[in-house]
Amino acid sequence: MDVSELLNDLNKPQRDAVAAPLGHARILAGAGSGKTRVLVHRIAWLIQAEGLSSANILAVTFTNKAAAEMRGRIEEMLGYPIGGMWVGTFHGLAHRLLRLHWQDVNLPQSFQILDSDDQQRLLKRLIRSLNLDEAQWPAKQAQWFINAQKDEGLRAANIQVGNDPYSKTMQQIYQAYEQACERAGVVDFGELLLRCHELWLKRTDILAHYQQRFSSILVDEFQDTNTIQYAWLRLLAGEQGHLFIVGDDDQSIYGWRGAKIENIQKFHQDYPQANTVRLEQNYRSTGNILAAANAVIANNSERLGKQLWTADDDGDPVQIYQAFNERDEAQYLVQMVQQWVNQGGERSQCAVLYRSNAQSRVIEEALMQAAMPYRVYGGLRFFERAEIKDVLAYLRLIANRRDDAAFERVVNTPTRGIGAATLTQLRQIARETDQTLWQTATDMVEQNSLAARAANALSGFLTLIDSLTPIDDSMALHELTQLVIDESGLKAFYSKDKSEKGQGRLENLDELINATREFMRADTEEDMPLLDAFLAHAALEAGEMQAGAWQDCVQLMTLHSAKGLEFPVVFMVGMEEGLFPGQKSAEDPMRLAEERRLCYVGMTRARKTLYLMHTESRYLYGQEMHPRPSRFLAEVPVEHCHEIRSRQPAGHLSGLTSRQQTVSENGYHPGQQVMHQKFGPGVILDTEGSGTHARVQVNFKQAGSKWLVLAYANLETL
DNA sequence: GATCAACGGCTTTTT
DNA sequence: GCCGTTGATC
Repeated sequence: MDVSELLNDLNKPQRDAVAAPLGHARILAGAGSGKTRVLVHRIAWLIQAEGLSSANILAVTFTNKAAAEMRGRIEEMLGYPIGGMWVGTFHGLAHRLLRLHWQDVNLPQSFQILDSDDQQRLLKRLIRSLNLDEAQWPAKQAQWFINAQKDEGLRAANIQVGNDPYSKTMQQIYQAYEQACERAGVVDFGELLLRCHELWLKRTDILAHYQQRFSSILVDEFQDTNTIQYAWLRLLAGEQGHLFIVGDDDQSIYGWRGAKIENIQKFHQDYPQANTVRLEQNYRSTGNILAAANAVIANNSERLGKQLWTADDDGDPVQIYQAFNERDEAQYLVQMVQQWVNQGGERSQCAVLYRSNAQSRVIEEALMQAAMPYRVYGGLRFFERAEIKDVLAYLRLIANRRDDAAFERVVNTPTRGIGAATLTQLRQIARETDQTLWQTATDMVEQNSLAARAANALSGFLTLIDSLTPIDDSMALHELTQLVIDESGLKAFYSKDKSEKGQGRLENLDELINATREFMRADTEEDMPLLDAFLAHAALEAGEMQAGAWQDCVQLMTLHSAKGLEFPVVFMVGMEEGLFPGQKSAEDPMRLAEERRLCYVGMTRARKTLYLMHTESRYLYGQEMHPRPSRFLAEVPVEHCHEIRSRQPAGHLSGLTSRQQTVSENGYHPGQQVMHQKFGPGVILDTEGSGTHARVQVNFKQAGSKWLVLAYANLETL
């Protein structure tokens, strides 16, 4: 094969990166500069030009989605499956290593993974059992503390507390948490990496084995690595391995969860011989959008420095829209999407990006009002739903009786007469004897140390779990799941709830059975019990599992979740001081810089048209604010933008007018003649509610009777 | 054990 | 202003 083909359709810097000599390399890849392409080509290059075996390569990403995409594109390029290559997330790869070496890291073979919610529940119980005031020591804060320590590679014993009562207590909680996890044989996300790192430090023979095997390590989104992840990489690379890291310091937006933007500079110090290649040609956005984004990010100091450019046309100027209030903002956005659609565009090519999830509501209302399909990204994922986690907890307990978190979750779910008093006693004895809840419960039942009723209930639960546990692997996973759902009483429990919510839960349970039926163990997990593999999958890939047909929908998401995506039309809403950047971020230069990078990420998502929107008035947390336009707007050079102010059609959109309407009981009464722009003349039949939710029922001559939300209807009185 | 009122919190998210 | 959690009550 002629390897030069691999370089044919690449630009000069891309070629330099792909064909870099074997050794360390640092690729600074601007937004839309073909980053994934370079990674994929580099891997092909390593195999075809450098003669590496795919088994010598390890590629790390942050999300499962990115890992799956990379694997797919490599296989497509090479034309054959790359079984021996390790491609995965940091957590996925660490998990794989721990499964292989469970004995060396002191874990039960069936160890389970605690997700964020499990972790928080466990901490809550521990804080209670330590007799600490829950109001003063919220589980959430302890969780944050512990995860931050683990991200730094620190165990409870390694923390310098000094005389500070805060860290002292936190350390105490951390310590109790470590013990609880140990006893239950569970690990949290941070633990996967930490434990793996410790394994390598302790067992140099094991480390040497992997160092020898993975001579080439490629890392995506390197600017998002935290301390332990970088340490993990350096350890694995050792003296001989080659690190090929790709990142963009301007797109580092996860500092608040431990990502160390400075790792990208540190890399340069740690590996001074590494080549640095800058990918600055952008293949995504028009000239105006790029110039605007460049100008904004230029206000950050301490950048490694990149100047994106495009061979593309200038395109339209960036549209800056000043609205009266958030409803006007939403309405204008809807109009612009409509315009795009009328010109032959698709709704799914339009994305609405906001700083915080709470902002989606007003937009959703406006979209609904216009009967425009949309999809909101983010929110609860499938495997994180309560009813799903209930079933998973049963399965976890079946797989591993030591799993206290799972025990706690389902021992009385659905209620089976095991009361708070029994549980308190159970927990206390378990703590005193340093045993698992399961073991303690078994002992208590055997020793008859409980009142008859409680003993019956508890023993019923223990028998239930035992009876659900398959004796051999003749039972399919979905049959087991079905059995658990039926026999546990969860099905009956949720069936009682006739509300829409309850019905949805039942459907989710069916969906879970489907998921188990379709679940395929990865080749690498062949020697792992199917149930364990499935549970790990559920924890590590909580999954979007977005049901629903793939309609042509407007895409709504936070700026954070837009990273890595691109859309022809992008609306960035709520560009106001106090919101974006947020109040707290504005006061701290480091955080402000991160907000600015977030702005840069948002702007560079747009291919053709970018709308930056802000309002003069906005309801936030039940209060009306009059925010200043975001400083980021002022950083967009005038020559690249076009400002639009909301015209004031019939005065119905301004905050002032809608308040007047509210005060005067909306000003409508049955029998009144009104005129609607689309539906024509009609007569008011009824009115309902007040304020922004006020609605009127109108009988239109042509369109018949309709309920309309006053705030949107734009009715004229006749 | 279920139901309801009072209370507090409130960027951003993956694994 | 909304939502989830908690505590009191029947």
